[in-house]
Amino acid sequence: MNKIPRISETEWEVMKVVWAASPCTALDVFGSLKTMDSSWHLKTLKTLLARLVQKRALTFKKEGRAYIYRPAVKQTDCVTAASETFLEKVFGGSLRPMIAHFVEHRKLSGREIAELKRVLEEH
Amino acid sequence: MNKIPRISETEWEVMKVVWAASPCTALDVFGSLKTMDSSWHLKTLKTLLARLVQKRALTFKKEGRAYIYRPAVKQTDCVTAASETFLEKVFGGSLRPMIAHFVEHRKLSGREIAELKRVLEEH
DNA sequence: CTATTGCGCCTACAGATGTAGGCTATTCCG
DNA sequence: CGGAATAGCCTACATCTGTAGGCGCAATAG
Repeated sequence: MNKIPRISETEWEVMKVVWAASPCTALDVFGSLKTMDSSWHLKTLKTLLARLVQKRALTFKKEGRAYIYRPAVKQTDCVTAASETFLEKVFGGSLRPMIAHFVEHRKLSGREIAELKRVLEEH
Repeated sequence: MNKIPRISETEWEVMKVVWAASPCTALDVFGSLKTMDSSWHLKTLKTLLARLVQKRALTFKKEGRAYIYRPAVKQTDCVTAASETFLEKVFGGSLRPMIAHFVEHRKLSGREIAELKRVLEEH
């Protein structure tokens, strides 16, 4: 039914903004992106928006001259899809090795460890 | 110094086999891949091996007619690189939301939860 | 009403990726 | 020794990605 399209690296940047600010125009998105990374070029963003509409990750509504964009897929679903893909690719699909890796390679403070344990507990 | 090349989805499959079975020939790798997924075509694998050599993820030594391949980059380093990229792309670089997501979306058994907590403790 | 500005649409183009086929040299079977 | 099998090398080609430029229409400024 609700197939999640493949969203590329750069497209994720765009999607994150739209998820956070929807409904929004190309210019709105551009503003957000630009403040995070001034090297963004409006033309590039327009292309990405168009591609995201094509792959049905976004919808739009013509509002006078401009388009108002909205996500067509939920962020949670995309996060889940991307996570599964990553987990499968790098860790053969097993969660434990992944957690172990992150814990080991990102020298966490005791504070963070505690916080993560709390997350586990809360589940 | 030790720059990690960008390894694609399919290339990861190949690298995992080489990491596990190195040193090995194209046919060795092919055997492993084929048992996991019979749709692999030898020609495709050869292309991927060549590309991995080109991007300096693998090295080889001519042994008579065939090549003996070995990893040129450590699996740990590639895992770390891929993980950072993923974490940055999907979770804005923060570990906690990621763990939270995985815990929430992969209905873990109490057993697994306990195991993960142990991983955290062991750190 | 006319000229400018801005919008989305279409086009471009190089590099990465997935998936292979063809070619030439070398090796092994008989 | 001669032909078949095999190895890697080069080529192919459709997509996807990243990064834009140009065009024509529409809205807005004067």
